[in-house]
Amino acid sequence: MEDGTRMSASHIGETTACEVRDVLDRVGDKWSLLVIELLDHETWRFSALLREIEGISQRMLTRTLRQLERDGLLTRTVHPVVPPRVEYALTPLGHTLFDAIQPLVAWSRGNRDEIAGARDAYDARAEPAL
Amino acid sequence: MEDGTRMSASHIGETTACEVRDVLDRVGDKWSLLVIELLDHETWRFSALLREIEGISQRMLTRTLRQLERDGLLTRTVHPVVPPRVEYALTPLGHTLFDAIQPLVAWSRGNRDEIAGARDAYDARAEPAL
DNA sequence: CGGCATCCAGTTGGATACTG
DNA sequence: CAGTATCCAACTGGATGCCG
Repeated sequence: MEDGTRMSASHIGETTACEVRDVLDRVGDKWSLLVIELLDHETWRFSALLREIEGISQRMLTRTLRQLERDGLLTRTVHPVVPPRVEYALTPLGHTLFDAIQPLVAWSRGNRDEIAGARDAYDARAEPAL
Repeated sequence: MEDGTRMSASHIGETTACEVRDVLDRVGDKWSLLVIELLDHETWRFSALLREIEGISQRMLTRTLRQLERDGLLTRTVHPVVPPRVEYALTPLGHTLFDAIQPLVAWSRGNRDEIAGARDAYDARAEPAL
């Protein structure tokens, strides 16, 4: 996407949202932010993450970690011992991403009730017959 | 984060990420942020949005607008004229959401190259035979 | 003009079984 | 322990056609 020959439109839309697309595709998925949050405090082993993040499957934890590693957001360190020991830690880049998300987290927390209320009101209007 | 409920590693994960889940599910999809960005400046008609957002289908524009409306992020105003005229505008809540996303947008813009580099390096390591 | 209904392809993610 | 491989269900989103 760095060749960016898209540039068409005389207008906005391309400016902001397209640039966040990559980040949103990563952070917007089901587990990434959860992993990033845990790793922001300390390093974690695979099995510890698996136990801590309730509901995640081995497969999804692996995939999530791989993608975050690929984007340079965390490091994967394999200790050649028996049994194997693999530790995951956020990179500096990963930490700054976590910081950059905090406003959105705060917004979510602060407006959760208002959103829930809006949804209820909308649904009440939409399906009065049900 | 001024809330500061900094608990130890027992059951974090529920604290932060779960609260953003709703917002991420909305904003993290393919078109919502694009719509929010356009509406942040002015009101738009349906057909204008359809023309402006290149690649979006009628179906997805409708669905995106409906969900944002349901969450109280935008208003839908139908003008009873012929031909029909429907206008969409951000609510104050919608504007604050757009503001809350800006740090993430800035982060994306500022670190795009680093991420792209990390990906290239990772891929080069992973598939040297291809 | 501003939708909605239907159909369909691609992707996401869960369950399970197996491995170095 | 830390994965990989396979299969499969659910959801997302695009294309098309119809309608008030």
